[in-house]
Order: sequence, then structure tokens, then C-alpha cells
Amino acid sequence: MATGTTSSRPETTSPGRAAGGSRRSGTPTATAAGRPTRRLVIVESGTKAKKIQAYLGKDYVVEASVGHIRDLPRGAADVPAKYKGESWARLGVDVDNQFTPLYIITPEKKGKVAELRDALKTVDELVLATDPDREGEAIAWHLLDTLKPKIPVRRMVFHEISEPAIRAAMENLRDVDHDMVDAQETRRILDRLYGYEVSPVLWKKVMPKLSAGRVQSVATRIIVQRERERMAFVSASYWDIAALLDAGADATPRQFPARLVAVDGTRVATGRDFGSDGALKASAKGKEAARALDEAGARRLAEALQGRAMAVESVESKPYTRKPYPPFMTSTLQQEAGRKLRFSTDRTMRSAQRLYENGYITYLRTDSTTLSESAIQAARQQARDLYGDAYVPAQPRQYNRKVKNAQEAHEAIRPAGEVFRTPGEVANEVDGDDFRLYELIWQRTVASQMADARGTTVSVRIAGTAATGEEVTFAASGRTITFPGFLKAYVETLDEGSDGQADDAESRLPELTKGQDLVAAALTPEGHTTNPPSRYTEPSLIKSLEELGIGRPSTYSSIIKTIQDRGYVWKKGQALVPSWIAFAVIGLLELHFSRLVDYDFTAAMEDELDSIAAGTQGRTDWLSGFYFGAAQGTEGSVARAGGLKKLVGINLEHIDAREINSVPVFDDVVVRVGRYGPYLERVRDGESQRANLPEDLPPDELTPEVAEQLFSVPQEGRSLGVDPVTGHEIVAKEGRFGPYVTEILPEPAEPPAPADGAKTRKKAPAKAKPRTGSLFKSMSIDSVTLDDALKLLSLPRLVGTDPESGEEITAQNGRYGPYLKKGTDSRSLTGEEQLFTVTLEEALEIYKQPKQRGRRAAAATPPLRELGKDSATGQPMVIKDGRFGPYVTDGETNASLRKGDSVEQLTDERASELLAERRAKAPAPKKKAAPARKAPARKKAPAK
DNA sequence: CAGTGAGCGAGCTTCCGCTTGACTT
Repeated sequence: MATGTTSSRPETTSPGRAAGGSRRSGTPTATAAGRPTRRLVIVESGTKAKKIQAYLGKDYVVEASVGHIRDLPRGAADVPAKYKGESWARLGVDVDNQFTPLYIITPEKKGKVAELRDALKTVDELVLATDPDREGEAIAWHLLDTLKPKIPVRRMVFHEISEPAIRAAMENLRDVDHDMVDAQETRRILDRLYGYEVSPVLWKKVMPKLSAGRVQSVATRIIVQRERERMAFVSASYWDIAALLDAGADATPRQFPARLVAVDGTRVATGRDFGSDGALKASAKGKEAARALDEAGARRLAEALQGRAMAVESVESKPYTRKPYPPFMTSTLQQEAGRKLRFSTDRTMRSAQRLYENGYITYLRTDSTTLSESAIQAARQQARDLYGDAYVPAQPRQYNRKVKNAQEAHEAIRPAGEVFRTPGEVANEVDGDDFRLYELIWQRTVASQMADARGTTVSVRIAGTAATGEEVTFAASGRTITFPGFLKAYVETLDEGSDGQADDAESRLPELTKGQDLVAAALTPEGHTTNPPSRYTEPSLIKSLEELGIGRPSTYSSIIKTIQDRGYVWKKGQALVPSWIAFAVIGLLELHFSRLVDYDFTAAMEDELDSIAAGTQGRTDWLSGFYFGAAQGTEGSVARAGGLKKLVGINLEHIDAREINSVPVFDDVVVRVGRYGPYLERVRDGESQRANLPEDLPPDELTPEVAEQLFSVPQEGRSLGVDPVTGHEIVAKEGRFGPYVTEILPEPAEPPAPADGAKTRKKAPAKAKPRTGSLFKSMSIDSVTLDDALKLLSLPRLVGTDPESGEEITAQNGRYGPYLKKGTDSRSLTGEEQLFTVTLEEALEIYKQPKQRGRRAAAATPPLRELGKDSATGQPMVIKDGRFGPYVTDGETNASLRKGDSVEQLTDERASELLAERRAKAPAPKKKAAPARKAPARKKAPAK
């Protein structure tokens, strides 16, 4: 059984509460017995523990906590019995009592905690050496609060794993920083409240099992927003002229490309001059307006320029320098491994984890680009050895690029050790993904300490006059790299769809001087179209999240997994494509929880957490503002998002689910997100038309043409073949009540056109109804055969005639499963197959039994197991099997068995506990308003 | 999003950040 504790740490550090902490020095001292002091050092990672153990020697026991050891309960199953009845048990946070969290030892960590307790018995002092960041501080405190050591406890921090760094850290021990722990706890509670309060709104209004959260919802929104831009994008087409100019036989290269940029002093429009609406942008301030060239114009002009003289109008030359990129941190490693090696973030991290565990690279989850002193030296030495002195700058490079919300607990990701091993040196130990990733990390690290690349860029303008009189200007540009510097070791790859140039790309122009004559060797009119912004890929999404300060190095990969697992996003090649469900969910959040999905929500939260960590802001006030509203006069902007609890209540009541699940796409066409996936809907001639949406159709490809096509295909569903008797096509479809088969009836012959429309309406021939039949539970829509379908459509089956009453007995499949029907008298059958096999004799036998209904049916079924008396009521308890699986009852109260309970092993105590919980929860529901049951929002008046 | 006939015990889903191990075949 999990034992939980609610922590009640005051908001400010109170003296005496910090455990241990009276000693000021960490220097090993001797105990009274003369034996040296033994210390237990706890770090977060096992690999790290091993390394530090080697530095510290035998007077130290170094253990790993392996991450967090406690957390809020994940769900009801994790809540200890003692707290189960509490109104806040679902959240795991006592919101009415200072937001006291309920912490339980994470089930998988019980063994680990026991190990740590044992290790603690063998030492004289405990040193908490978890990571020097907010989470690490919290882990330290959780260890303290869980292990409750009786010996002195100190906190140790280090940013780099090397012997001198560890030794120095040992000399600078401190106490646990409770303000920082408060900040972490506040973050944890906010995330819990956000996630566990908003997700249920989605379950009720969109679909069960969906989720919302501070990080995942913004990540999804970014992707949805991009898709909206793509959908709204109107492509523009424009033309220009590509020229191949000839500088004469002596020039190298003799010919070079140039492009038409102006006609009669007016700039020729390029892609950048068009807006997302396909129109030319109005001239920006201080910038001349551009004029778009159309095809006819471009062809005419190219013709008129044939054989005309051209001359160099200007030559502008500028130095080109590029600085190396900083060493990798998690996000940039994921981005570059994605771009260069095409690894998913997940693949990158799995490989990096192996490299880390086997000692090839430093820690893989970091937001720092800092290299240790020895790593800088190692990189410089390696660069010198490989490329020579000229390639290494006199001064070591320091990278202090601050990432938003960076905690910088670790070094950059780099080859491990004081001397880097070259890829060649590790090649026979490491292969596949790991080798390629190591090589990438090695290159980037070495390059980061190399010299700038230097070169020259040249822009040339060339003038000419067309035979028709227009003055034209062409432009050409060149880049030469005279000294590659770091580019020799490493060049960053461009994002997909980016129109930039790689840093090492060169294009040579001949030596040109002003006034020099040129000849156009070729003049080619070229057509272009503007493109919508490209979709996000895993690397580019992570880059955006990082820029917004959302997510942490340890979670980037899981964010992408989460939004895919929830069905918000799917991958098409490298691209992340949002689902229609994501449109519905994000639409809901934007409309009703707008502050929570603001791109700067996390940034604001981080600022305010900083003030909690600094001790200038109280955690309870702040959380109260967020959850109950800012009535307490709290200042923070997150608090002003305010009153989450009330907002959820209002939204549960007022959000119109039908409206939320309708995504307008164009004209009167909407995509509706139903229980069985999205479909198209529109109204034509007063009738609503529907069409299936193929699963793999990206939203931006749903054009009016595609929609028309989909609407024109009436047979949705999978065709199973043709009924040999009727000749009708049989299809399997997904419907409101689940999968079913039906037949496609041929369109009735067009009735003769009425001479006068007035009176002909009422005599419209009744449309024949197609036969339908639900699939059996044993069948699936993908595998059902024509034979199955024909059998299903043959229902109801006439079983025979009751000799007594003369009534027909039929077997059919209904809402509650297979049953027999005789007039208004019906009886359930036990199996679906019985529909086809039950004989008249058997049916009559079934009808001889009294109708089993309600209480009597329950009473008739024998209990699965009998238990002892309930400790509360004294009534005997039994386990029965019901609609929702096994449950325990005392005749009055019923309670389902939970996850982890088994019929065989349920004890009387547990049974009583379940019953007690159930009683506590049920405040005798009177006539609980019906709408909660069935599609609540449908009842509401349509909003339009 | 098809269309048919009861009468009955719900409980669970979900967040973000730290870490990797692993009950078996």
C-alpha cells in the first residue's frame, strides 16, 4: 500500500526545520571513535554516481535517486486509503488548505527508497548532491522529507563532473534552499491544476481521454496555427528573367547567373513582396513599391533584350565572416540530428543515453552551452592537431548565450573526458546511430573553439536597355570563402523549406569593374509561385518551444510523443500535421481558456516562480490567484489568468459541444469532429449532406475541389461486394451506434417533371429504406466479409410461431445485444451466434422462464464470491459480476472493484473500504438532471 | 453519421519533470 504524506512546509524558511545543517564545513573529519567520517552522497543519475564515487573514494558511499522519488498521485488508484474520501483526492492537492500537496513515493521507486534508507544506516552524514536546478533542489528536499535522517545533512552542488569541481563543491556545502523548493512545488501544482481541471472539460465537450496542459496545449496550438495559415494562404504567381551573362573569354568564370530586379527604376516583385493573401504588399515605409511582372510581360521583355548591350553599373564588395556555433545542448542536438541525420528526437535521445552511459559524452539533458575549462582546452588541442594553429583563435571562446528559462545545471553536450577521442578512435567500439551521433557532437564541439570563417561577398548590378526602350537592371551576387576556419569541421544544416544559404555555400563571380561591357548569353523568363509557410518538423517545433521557454530538455521528446499519442498531431514524413480533433480542442481552449494557451503564459509563470524562489512572493497567494481568482490582490499575470476553478465550472455548463466540434473550413462547409472521427457537413437545398474525410488528408489539402469530390461519393464506408440476390452493393460503415453494414439502394428513377410545382410535393414516393445490421462484437469493420454482412442483413430471423398464441417469434440484434421478440415480450439471448442457431423449441423454453428483469435478474445470478460482514453495516458482503465488471455489494451499496483488486484475493477489509468510499461519494443523487447522460450540449439552442 | 427492447453498481481517462529499469517468453 502506498503511504502518502501531505507536506506542510511553511512558505519561508524557518530555522530548525532545515535538517542537518549546523556544520559549516564539509571537510572530512574524524568521528569520536577515530574512524573517518563516512558520508552518503546522493545524486540523480546512476552513471554520475559511479563517476563521483571514483573521485571521492572509500569514505563516501555514492548512490543515485534516479530522478524524483515522490510525486502527486497519478490517479485514484495511487491515493492512500486515508485520503480517498477527500474532496481533493482527485487532484492530489488540498486546494482549500494552502494548496497542500499529497506526495506519495512513486510506486517504481519504493525499492530505491528502501535502498537509500539502508545505505543511510551505514554513514555519519548525508550529502544531497542532486542537480543544481529547481527540480534538483526539490528532489533533495523530497529525499530529506522521506528519509528523515537523524544525522547531519548538507546540500552540495556542482555544474561539472570533474575531480577538482567535485572536491571544490565538497568544500562549499550549504542547506537545502526552501524557497527554491517552493518554486518547484508551485510549478508542479500549477501544472496539475491546469492539466487535471481542463482535461475533463475536453472529455465532456470533445472526446474522452483527451488532455490539456501548459506545455502540450501550446505545442499543439503552434502546429494548428501554422496549418490555419497554410489553409488561408493564397498563392501568387510572378515572373522574372534569369540571365546568363558573359564577361568575355579572359574571365573566370566566364559566365555567371544574374536576375532581373528592376524595370524603368521600379523594383520587380519577388516572393517576399506578396502577402499571404496572394496580393502585392503595400510598399513598406521607406521602401519603394514593387511591380509584379506577368508571363506575357516577362516574355516580351526577354525578347526585347536579346542581343542588347549590357554593362556593369556597380560592384559592391563586403567582407564575410561567420562565427562558429555554440556547443550542443539538448535542443540543438535534437535539431541538428533531425536535420543532418534525420533522427526523430526520440531516436536521438535513446542514442545519446547510450553514449552517456558508456562514457562517450557528457550529460545529455542540458540547456547550457558552457564547456568546462578542460573541455575547452581539449577542443582547442584537437583543432590544432587536426587543422593547425591558424584554425584556433588566440583566446578560448566562451558561449554565454542565455536561453529563456535556462537553469544551466550541466555542461554542454560534448565528448567526455579531458582529451576527446576522435570518431576514428571510437569507431571500433561504437557503431550505427551512436557513432553518427558521437561524430556530430565531436565535430560541433571542436568547431566551437575554432576560428571564424572569412571571405568576401560581392553584389553586382548590371544595366541594359531593351529594344522597346525599357531600362532594366539585373543583379548578381557571389560569395568566396578565403579562410574556412570552423567551417572545415562543421556546418549547420538549414531547416527544411528555408530559403537561406548554407554558411559554407560559395558562388563565384568573375572580377568585374564598373562600366565593363557584358553580353547576355541567355535570357530565360521564369515563372514562380509563392509558397505557404512550411509545416513544423520535430526539430523546428522544439526550436519554437525553446524560444518560448516552454518545456525542458528532459521533456522535449516526450512532448512530441504526447501530442501524437493524444491524436492531436500525426507525422507525414518529417512534417507534423494537426488533426481535426486538434482544431476542435485548440478552438475550445482559445475561446474559453485563452490566457492558458497564450504563447507567453509559461514565460510569465517562470518570472513569477523566480520571485517565489527569491522569497519575494508567497506560493499560496500566487496559487490562490491562479485557482480561485486574484481577489487577494495578487499581482502576477498568471494569477490574472485567474479563477481557473470558476472558469471550468462556467465552461462545463455553457460551452456548446456541437459548436466546438464544428470547424468551419470554407463557404458553408464544416468539418465535424464526431465520436468516430471527423466528417464533412454542409447544407444543400435544406438538407444536410455528409461525407467521410480520409484519415490521411492534411487539413490544408481540404480544398473546395476536394470537398466537392468527397461529397459526390455517396458510398462512404468499405465496399464488401454485391448481394447476389438483390444486386445491391453492401458496405461496412462506422455509425452513431458503432460499426454496421448496410446496402446501397439504387437511385429511384427520376419521376416525370411536374408540370406545376405547387401540389406535387406530398405525393413524393416513400423512399425505400436500406437494410442495416450492427456488427457483432466479434467482428471488426476492417475484416468483416460479404458473407458476414449478408447474414447480418438477413436479421431479424423468423424462429417460428408460438403454438399457444400463434404469435411469431423472431431473433434480432438490438441496443442491448441479441434477443428474442414475441409481440411485445422480449428475452435476451446469451450469444450473438444464437441469433442464427436458436430453434423454436429452445425459444419456447426461454419464454417459459419468467422474464428476468431488474432486481430479480441480479438476485438470480449467483455471487462470484461470498465475503464476511461489512465492518460498517454488519451486512454480509458478496462479489457479483455486473455490467461494468465485478463489484462488491452489501445489498445496499455497490462498489466496483478497482484496478489492482482481484475477485479471488479481495479481503473483507478492502471490500469494506470500497463500500465506505462509495457511500462517502454518493450524496444520494436525487433526480440528477438527465442532460449529463446524453450529449449534453446538443440540447442547447444552436448558436448560429 | 443507422434504428430497437430491458433495467441497472461505475470508474477512469488527464498534467510536467526528474530519471531508467524490465515481472516474462
